[in-house]
Amino acid sequence: MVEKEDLGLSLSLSSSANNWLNLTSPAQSQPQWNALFSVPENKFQELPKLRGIDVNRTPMATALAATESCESDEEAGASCSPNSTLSKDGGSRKTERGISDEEDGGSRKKLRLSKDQAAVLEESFKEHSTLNPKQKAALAKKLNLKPRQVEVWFQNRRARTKLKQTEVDCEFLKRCCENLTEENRRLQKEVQELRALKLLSPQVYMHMAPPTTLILCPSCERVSNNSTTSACGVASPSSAPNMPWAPIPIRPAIQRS
DNA sequence: TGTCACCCCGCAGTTACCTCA
DNA sequence: ATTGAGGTAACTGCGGGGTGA
Repeated sequence: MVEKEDLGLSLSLSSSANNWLNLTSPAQSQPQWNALFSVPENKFQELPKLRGIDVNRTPMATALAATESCESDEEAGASCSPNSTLSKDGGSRKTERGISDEEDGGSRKKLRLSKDQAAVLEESFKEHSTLNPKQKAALAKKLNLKPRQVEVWFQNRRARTKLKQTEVDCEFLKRCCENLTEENRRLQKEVQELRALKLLSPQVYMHMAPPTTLILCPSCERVSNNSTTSACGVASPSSAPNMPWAPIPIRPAIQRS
């Protein structure tokens, strides 16, 4: 199996909604699609034999291979994977989706993809997070898999990417919260100091500094007097490069000493 | 033009199986 | 040999978009 580090989960705090999952749109990367098939076709068709494992056949299935007649039709996507899933439409879909236990001999096959298959799938995922039917069929043929398997792999891969992104976001928000807590603590302390100062010498307000310009952080909606970082102290994932935040003039700060 | 049935697809949630410590 | 946890292939059900009647 492909190690976690190899999953290509290059997750960043990229802010663009379009790049939320750091995915490339098919249209943008179409020219590179053919690069996916740079591996000689016969290599992957022979991989299962070379490795002694055919991911499309359990030992039992292999033993029954002689009587199995649908394997060769699977490239079309549907013949060996009759869709038995009843949809909201109330009818049976004529797609490759879903192999019922009933039609699959009563046992759910759990077939591990080979390292090479996973690597090729990863490569293609980097190019396209989703596949059109043609791409799916081509990839399935290349990897000697069923189109449904390719489809499922991409679905699960998208889910893993999303989960990873959620974890990153969660970590960011956690740090943001910690920084805000610290900032709040600091400000509370400052308020106390100022109150004490006010009690001691009310006339100090006569000597106020000019207005300070603060920046409103759109992500945490807090103000900051530092224009390079958000108020929460963490580079915002959604607006760091361009910060068209409205500067907010606030009360003059007290001039100390 | 609006509506309906149908098809296809992606997603969230879940299950089942496999591997490994 | 057993077992529990983690990873992941596969399944299920739902909602949304596209299309033709």
